[in-house]
Amino acid sequence: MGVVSAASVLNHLLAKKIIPSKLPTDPRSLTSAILSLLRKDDLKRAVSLLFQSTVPVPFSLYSRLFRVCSDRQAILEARKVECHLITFNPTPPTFLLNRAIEAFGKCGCLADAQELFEEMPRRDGGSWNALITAHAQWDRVDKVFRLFLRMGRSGFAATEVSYAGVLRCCGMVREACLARQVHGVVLKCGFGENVILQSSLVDIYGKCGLIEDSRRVFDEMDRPNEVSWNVIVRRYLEAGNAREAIFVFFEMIRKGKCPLNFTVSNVLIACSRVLAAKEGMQIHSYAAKVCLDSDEVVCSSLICLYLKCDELEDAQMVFDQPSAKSVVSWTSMVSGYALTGRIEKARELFDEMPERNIISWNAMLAGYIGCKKWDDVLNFLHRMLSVIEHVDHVTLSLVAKIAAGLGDIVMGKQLHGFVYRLGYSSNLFVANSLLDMYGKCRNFKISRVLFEQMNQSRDSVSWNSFLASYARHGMSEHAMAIFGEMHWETMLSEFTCGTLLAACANTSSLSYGKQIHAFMLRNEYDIDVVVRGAFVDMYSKCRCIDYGLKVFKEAALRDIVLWNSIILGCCYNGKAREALKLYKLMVKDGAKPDKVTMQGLLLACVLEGRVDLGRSLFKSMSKVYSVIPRVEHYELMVRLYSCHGRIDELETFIKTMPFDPTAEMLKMILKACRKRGLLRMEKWASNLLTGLRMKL
DNA sequence: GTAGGGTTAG
Repeated sequence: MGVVSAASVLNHLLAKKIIPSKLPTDPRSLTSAILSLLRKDDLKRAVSLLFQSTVPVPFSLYSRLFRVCSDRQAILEARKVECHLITFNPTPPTFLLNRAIEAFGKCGCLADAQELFEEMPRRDGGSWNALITAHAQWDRVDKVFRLFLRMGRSGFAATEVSYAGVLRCCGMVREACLARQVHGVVLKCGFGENVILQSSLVDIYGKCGLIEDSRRVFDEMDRPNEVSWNVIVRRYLEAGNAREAIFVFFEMIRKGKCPLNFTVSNVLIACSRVLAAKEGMQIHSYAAKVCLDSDEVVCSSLICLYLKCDELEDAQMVFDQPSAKSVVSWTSMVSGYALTGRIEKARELFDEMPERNIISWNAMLAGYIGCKKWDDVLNFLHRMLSVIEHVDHVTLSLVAKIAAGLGDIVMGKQLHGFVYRLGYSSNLFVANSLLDMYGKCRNFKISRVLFEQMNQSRDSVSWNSFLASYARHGMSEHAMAIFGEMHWETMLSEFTCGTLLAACANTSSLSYGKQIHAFMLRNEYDIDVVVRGAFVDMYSKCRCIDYGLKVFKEAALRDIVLWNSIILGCCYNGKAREALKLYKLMVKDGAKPDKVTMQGLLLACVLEGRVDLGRSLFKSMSKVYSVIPRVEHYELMVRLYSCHGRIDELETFIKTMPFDPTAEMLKMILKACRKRGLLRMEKWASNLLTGLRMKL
């Protein structure tokens, strides 16, 4: 503290010395005094010195002052400089007034910029450009388009600068048709080689969803610069083509271009999307080489990558760097732990956070929701709402997810009212969440109304969720009908197909299912592990297990759900022996069985009469795979023993069960005992069953 | 010395 105060006193004295009590009277010493203050980064003093002085200064100094005002977004100083300029120069040169317009624009004071422009005695092309740029910087789209037309009518030819402003606005409105027209005009004006305009075009096509056109413009560029590379990487990432984003990034490095921190960040996000840990690590070491590995933005993306790829130590290592500690990276850590199920660790970090914002709170809440620990979810939500000041659209959709998860339509309706009151009802993200919530709560009446209300704004997410709400509740005909309307308005995604396949499975519509399969193959859809699982499920439920097995065997990647689908599918289609064979393959593949797998396997044992295998599988459940046996598993064991006449073992098994036998078990036991004339046990089971029925 | 890109966490 002592050092700091001494330094500030010293600075004070030094500053005093530079500004004499009497203002300099000759322009030369005034200029040098102002320049020396500017060098000391003291814009405020420099401007007040100028403002108090009645001596005119060289035009170059005004220009420099305006520029510093622009950089600092110092509107008060900018106004003072303009005031001095017009007071002591009866006819200020146009280029200086243009600088003033620029400064006002940079400060966001568009009214000042506009006023000065309208009052200028003479304007040149630069004046028009300055005003267009000012409005473009603040995304005043229609203002820019109007000014551009007015400029032409006033007899000034648009320059590259004017087009830069116009193109930025084209990117804002995302109108593909407009973008193509402006592209044509830019080429016609002979500005086709301008790297800034070219980068803008790459950007606009990407923003309009025309990634191929974007790539074409990029490929036609003679000398793309760092910004151009950044744009193309970013657009590929946004178009959902993370692989191409990574590929283009490596191309950039190969060509010896040094990426911006944002480009490194973008490519790391691309890596985390496709879990490309290896490429991510290569990029990490490259970032270290060019000293970008301590950059705040890069660090946050690195943490996100490592956590998504389950490389906890690496994530922690990046986070431990002092330069990486920011709200964003804290939130990345919390979110990474929360979304990978390490919820306690996430909460620990969350509680340690030096500051939190709405995103941090949302990340933690999303983590609890992901674990489906509804008590914890509600507790946390309660605390969250009592601490934070404002919720945002993400919070609202998370709450919709909670209501959907709990099946709590009352909570859902309350939320809906809340959304209206907060003015979020036109937010598509929130509306889609509400639609999903009503669908999951089986309130088709409201979800239909909501869907109709959204007819101006709905997107493929809305359609998919509307479709899924019917498919999920076994209303497959409804789902099919929606599918019929859907393709007029939106693209069919892999997700749509997956949902439809589930509907086909539930209605045993083999021919529809096959059509979807053919449609996806014809159009080269990416058949990922989820869609593959839907195919296996559909074929097995449509009694066409051979197709199911074929689809399964073609899989490059098999997750536990896919294994479960095929094992259960085989059991239901009289191929229990095949199911047990698949189990061996599964163990070899290194997949870890879960409770559903075990259900399938025990069922296969029942069907195949493999009592010994069933017994050892049951024992291995908790010992080897740490899957705690549930009622379903106990029931299957009872079924295994009773169906295959192992009555002695059955008796011991029932005695060791941690709970009383269920009605289902007792019925099976009764059946087995009657078949074999085992009176004592039959009576025991029958008494217990009567007791159970009495309770009901 | 005007003009392009980007805000990383849910």
